[in-house]
Amino acid sequence: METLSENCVAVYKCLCDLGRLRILNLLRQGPLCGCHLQVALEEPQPKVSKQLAYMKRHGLLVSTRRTNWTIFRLAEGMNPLLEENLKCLQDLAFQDPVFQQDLARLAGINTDPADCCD
Amino acid sequence: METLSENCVAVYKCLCDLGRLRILNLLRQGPLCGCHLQVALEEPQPKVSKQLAYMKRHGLLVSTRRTNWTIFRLAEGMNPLLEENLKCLQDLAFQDPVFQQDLARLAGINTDPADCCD
DNA sequence: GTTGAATATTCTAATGCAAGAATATTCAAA
DNA sequence: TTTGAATATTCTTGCATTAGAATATTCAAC
Repeated sequence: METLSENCVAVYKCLCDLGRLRILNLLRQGPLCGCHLQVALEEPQPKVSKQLAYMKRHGLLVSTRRTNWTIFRLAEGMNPLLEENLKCLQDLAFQDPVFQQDLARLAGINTDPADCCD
Repeated sequence: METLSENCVAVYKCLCDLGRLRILNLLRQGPLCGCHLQVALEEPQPKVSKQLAYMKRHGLLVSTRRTNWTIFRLAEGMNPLLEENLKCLQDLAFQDPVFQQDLARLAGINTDPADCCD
């Protein structure tokens, strides 16, 4: 079993990488499949996949498999610490072009998981 | 110059280690010299010194030299992200015995920097 | 069955810390 | 000028993580 402070450290380990922050920023909007994330981030597929796996391993994300696609979402009942930092991330997204561009690219594609992925 | 998101990543890098969290928890109480930190944490001196240097290097702490002693304090005008997480740390300190014990040991020593260090 | 899209994993090399032991530096006081 | 306390640095070793390239897996559709 993991202590509370160990859990917080795990959250911070996930947050201390720009690539992972960019993913969390997109998932704040709602669940997304891997290929949409990859397109919005303009990053190579193995890189995104490994960042997602890292955050799943640390309990920040969960995923569900829909035949060929994997839908990622923020874990339910998050550590309050994570919730607070996702709010901070929202503020950050308003001020940093990297996050804005990710959101803009995401808005440009059809991200309804119901008809993933054309 | 450092972008805003890089600055946030630097903050998270500092927060993702339990030893550094314990130091920040103590410095929330006010400035402290290295030897008091070392006593309150019950950790070897080089370890504490390196953790302090790490956080100085990332802009979270500043230090002033008073002859033989170095007084560490939280940096002024902190990143709002850091301020928010120090609040979270306060909540965490109520719930995790590690932080409580640090505070208890700190309370047991005279920490007035004016008569450092007897 | 074969193809192709989506995703995951493996391998390698490089990096960044981390701990611990030892040593260096600084400076007041004896 | 030597001593000792406080602090910083260096060195080594090991671990965790990262990127990139390549490959493997899964599964629907043809």
